Amino acid sequence: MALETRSERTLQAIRTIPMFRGLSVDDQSRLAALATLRDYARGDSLWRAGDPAENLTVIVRGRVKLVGSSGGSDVILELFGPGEPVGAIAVYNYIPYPASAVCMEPTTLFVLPRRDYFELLDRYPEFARAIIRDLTKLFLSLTRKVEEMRGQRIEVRVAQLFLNLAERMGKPGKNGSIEIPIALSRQEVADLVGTTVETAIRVLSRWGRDGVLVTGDKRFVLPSRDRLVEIAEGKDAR
Amino acid sequence: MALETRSERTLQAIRTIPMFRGLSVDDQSRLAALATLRDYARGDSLWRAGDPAENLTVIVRGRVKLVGSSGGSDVILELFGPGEPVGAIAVYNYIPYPASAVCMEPTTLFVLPRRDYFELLDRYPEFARAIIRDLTKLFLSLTRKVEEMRGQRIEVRVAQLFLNLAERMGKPGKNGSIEIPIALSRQEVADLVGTTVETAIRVLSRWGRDGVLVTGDKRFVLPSRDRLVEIAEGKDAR
DNA sequence: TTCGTACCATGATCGCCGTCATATCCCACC
DNA sequence: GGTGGGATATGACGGCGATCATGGTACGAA
Repeated sequence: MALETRSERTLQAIRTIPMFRGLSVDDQSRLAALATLRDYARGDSLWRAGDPAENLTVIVRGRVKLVGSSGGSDVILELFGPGEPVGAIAVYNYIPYPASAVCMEPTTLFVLPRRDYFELLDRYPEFARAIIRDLTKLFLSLTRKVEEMRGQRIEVRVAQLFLNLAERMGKPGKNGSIEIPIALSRQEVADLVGTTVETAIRVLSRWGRDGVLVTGDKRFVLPSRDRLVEIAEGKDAR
Repeated sequence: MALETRSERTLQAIRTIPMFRGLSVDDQSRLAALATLRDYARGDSLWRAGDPAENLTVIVRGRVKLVGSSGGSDVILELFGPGEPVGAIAVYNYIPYPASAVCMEPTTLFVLPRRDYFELLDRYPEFARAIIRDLTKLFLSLTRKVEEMRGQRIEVRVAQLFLNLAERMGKPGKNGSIEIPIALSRQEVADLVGTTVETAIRVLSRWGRDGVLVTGDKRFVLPSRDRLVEIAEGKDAR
């Protein structure tokens, strides 16, 4: 494991990415020769809104947030994890990135130049399908986000956020609890639901005291999913 | 509620739709034989959230709103006009419609069964490109909507809404004013920015008195775009 | 150690806007 | 003419959450 040439490591990364599963072994090798891996640290910017989209980027390791900005303050549009393409729409249409992308953890990216990406699309129609499916998921999640943003007390929105996270990356913990292994600062929670740090802190502090959602080390623990569901549905008989 | 007509009228409709421009005359005729036109009245539902997506639908005449619902109240996700496909993502992936679609005016739709749609996609790669481009536009507008929803005083959001509308469908009026020829009730304005009727009414009433934005018969008149821009940027030194 | 910085926490204040109530206008319909 | 429903308009009231301020904790750098 210690000594690897660059493209061998790339090849291994390719095998871990679902959207490349359908490729022949030959094509996987060829792809490895064309693409590169890049490592980023927490807080690094992959790109900023307005930059030209010259590469297809897929996450091999780590997490990336897509950040839009509206007059000074930020909104997190979506979170991406390993195996997911980031900013594929912009590359596909060769338009400037509509939002910035920032690493939330040490991250490794698979990077493929635009022209090679299109060649791949031509050779593998099902590959194109996989891309479209990812875009669809993204689109649906944005749709839901708009619906949730609507009015709703912000405590409800935070509850929806964590239910969503629990579903996407939750693992069973002790005594029937759910572990959400992701490092999210209060600020990031605020940006995800569209509120301020202070308000996010107030909600999470109270939940911590009440045992609804406990903040751990680089993770959250959800003792009872049902309590959150109640809050999310507004049946909060305060 | 839906009247179907025969293929001559259909053929004429096809010629008016930009995404079919690239088709050969032959294929246009064949398409006309496969598709149908349907007429709807104001308030008719094209489909409801959860319905299966069995047809590609493109607007020939009229306007359609895409409505998501979050716990009782509605949010308008997007407005569509002539030449634009509605719900294309759902058809493409054959997933249930994520939101309802409702006519805002008397509307004529071009309707093509799913299987014929895919056949078309296979024959015309550039046609697929056109579809993707439309989806991208939609995606970008949703992105912006999420950013706008963020906090922002609602007067600012209404201003952004009408600037957006002015850009998309504004026509020059008298004395350098801009006309926005669309019939939007106060309720619909409220659903578009995510607020209540009363608040929307208060904003529009005040703007009417101040001459910022005047409500006319089935249209809005914007005497000075700059005044709106000032409000939208929060530089409202009231 | 002492800074500096980032993050978390909590209180006080205030204004926007959601909610409820009422009134007017207009148009369809009987 | 009367009636009823929908859209528009306006006022009163109260709460949620933004804003400002202050302080505590952890951690790395000088």
